[in-house]
Amino acid sequence: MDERKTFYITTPIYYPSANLHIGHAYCTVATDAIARYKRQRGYDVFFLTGSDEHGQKIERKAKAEGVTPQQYVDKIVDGFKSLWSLLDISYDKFIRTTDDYHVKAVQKMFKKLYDQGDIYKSKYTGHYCTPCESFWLDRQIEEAGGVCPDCGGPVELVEEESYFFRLSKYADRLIQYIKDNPTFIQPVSRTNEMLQNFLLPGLEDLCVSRTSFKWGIPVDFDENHVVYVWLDALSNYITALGWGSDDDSLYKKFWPADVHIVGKEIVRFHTIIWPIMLMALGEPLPKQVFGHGWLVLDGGKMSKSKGNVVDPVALCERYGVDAIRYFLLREVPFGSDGNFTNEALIARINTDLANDLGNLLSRTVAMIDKYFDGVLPAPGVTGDEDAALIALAKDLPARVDAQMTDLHIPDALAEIWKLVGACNKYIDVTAPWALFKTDEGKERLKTVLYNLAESLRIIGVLLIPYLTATPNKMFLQLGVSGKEAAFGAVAWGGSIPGAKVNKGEAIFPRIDVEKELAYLAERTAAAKAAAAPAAPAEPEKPVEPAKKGAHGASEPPAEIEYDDFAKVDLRLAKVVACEELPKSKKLLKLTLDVGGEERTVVSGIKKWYTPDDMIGKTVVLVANLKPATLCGVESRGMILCASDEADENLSALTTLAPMDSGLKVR
RNA sequence: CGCGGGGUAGAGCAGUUGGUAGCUCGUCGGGCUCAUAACCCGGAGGUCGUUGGUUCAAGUCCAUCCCCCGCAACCA
Repeated sequence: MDERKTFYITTPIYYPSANLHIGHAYCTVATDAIARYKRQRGYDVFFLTGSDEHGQKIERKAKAEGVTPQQYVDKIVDGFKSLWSLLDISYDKFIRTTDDYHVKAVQKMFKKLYDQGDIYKSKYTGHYCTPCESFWLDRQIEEAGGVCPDCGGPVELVEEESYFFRLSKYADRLIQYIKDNPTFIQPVSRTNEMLQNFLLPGLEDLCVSRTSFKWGIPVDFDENHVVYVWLDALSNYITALGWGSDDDSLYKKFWPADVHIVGKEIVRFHTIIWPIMLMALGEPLPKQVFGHGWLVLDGGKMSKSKGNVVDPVALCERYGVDAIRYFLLREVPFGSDGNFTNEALIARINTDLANDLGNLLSRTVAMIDKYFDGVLPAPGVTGDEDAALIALAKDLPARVDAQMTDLHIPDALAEIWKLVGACNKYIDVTAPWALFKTDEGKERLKTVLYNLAESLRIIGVLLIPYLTATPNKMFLQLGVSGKEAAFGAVAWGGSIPGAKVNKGEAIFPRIDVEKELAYLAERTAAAKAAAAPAAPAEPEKPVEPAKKGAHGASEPPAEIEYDDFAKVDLRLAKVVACEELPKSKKLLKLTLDVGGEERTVVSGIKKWYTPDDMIGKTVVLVANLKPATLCGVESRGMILCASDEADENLSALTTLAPMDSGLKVR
């Protein structure tokens, strides 16, 4: 029986509606580094990742491509696995929510919760939006002013049968748990957010089944229903260990999880719904949920619609896996967002990896080669400069550990790089090239080079969890064998004099910044050009309403007949009154005079105009637009505005000469 | 007054319990020549978003206001 301490760590299970981007890679690489770190320090680690494969979106996408949902997800999940393979992700298990054992366990869980009364069937009168194929809660419709919150269209009352999970029943216990375990939610700043936003205002019971689509785990005692996302997805963390199956030995061994690594956007589900599910099941709660930040691009969120998604495969191909792993692990601060820019990436590679580490290895090996025919000398005469360097190297494992205990990965790397920097400085102050010139200097030189090689060996050992290929490349050049490369030999003095060094290629070649940026700019432009005609190749049903296309003209719309245009009743209107809507961040309420008729129009222009800007102006009104209620105010029509793509500049349209209100625009 | 995060050198960020404002990159100057034009040292550059308050002492505590960013939403 293995007596080692266990460590169970997970990533989220990713949704295979599209290929993964650099943000997913970030999360998974970080989790991998922690898993590898714990393994190196002797823990019995179980590292889980996977895919969340059910749901309406998948069902639709598959239909659009003319394949079964299973075929659709199989293909994308293959892509997940090959990306993790490329990035050297050392997961112990990959769970798919379509896996047989998971399906069975979820059904069992659902039944158990139902039997004990924590899941109940209820009928409620729901609002259904046909174009969006979505149900909405009363509250959501109310907030939206009686229309579909998504598309703004009309909704119809439909009686929908659904199962609900009694979140409310456990809320007080969860609040107490969070208060009793201040490190449960990481970073701690999110604790307050969860309490303030969700727990303290009160939880609503959660809808956990659907009848509106089929691609899901069937509720086995009620065939019309499939299990809706939360129970299905979150439970993966225990079903992967065999919970609810015949063999739950892994579950017994590894649960509760030491940490769930998740993105900040899903902290809520992992710190509220998941713990309550476990409470209801009578199982222990995970020890910690860590919400990491995002990689943001030029300050904006990465998104497909912006066309700024960064592809991790392309990056690895160009810069190497370790360079990308290093960047991801080093650049994003603990728990907060980090910027992804080409400049930052190249800067990290050049300064940290090429200049500092790579060059240090290169010059060290070159000197051993040149001054001692490639044979690592035994230490000779010691000097004043040695103590500080050796002390730093001896302390390093503990300092790294202190950071990793708190999951401060960038800081752990920074600690390691302190030794890298100290070595470079050590070379400067000891000046080996000068020592080589005298016989007594040569005795001192032996120590200097030994200390450098030994520091590099320790650096290599400590880097093993983070960079997967680099440490071995370093060991090869340093002539370090397997035994000395193990964590057990991390203590000072492990390098064996007499080892033969192997002068080799630069482990991280320096990148020509200007050339590279020029290349990247060119490639981006090419990709954009290629993306436009290629877009229809992916026949994707526009699930998202037209709002994305509201500004700018990425694609010229199709030609229309004059009759089509004539359907739009455009009128000049004079703004007679204008006020802010107190509840709104974006909206202004305009009172318009349209040829004597008074109209109220709500317009999202608060960002650009104050009420005073608008009063007295003549604007162009779409007079026969179907009325809609915004923020509780009925808006009858919309005013025309021009804006740039980024919505930085916006102008309402008006006439060149003063004209009477009510006139037709044509 | 919806919730939360943030405003510190040109850029990106640290600043623990209040006690001389730091780090990385960039920039300028110097050193070195083992090394991947890499490495080492030094300089310049900040009234720490605003305005008040508490204190012997405030980037740090309190209050007010102004911006930015997420979430949520309402961009007709």
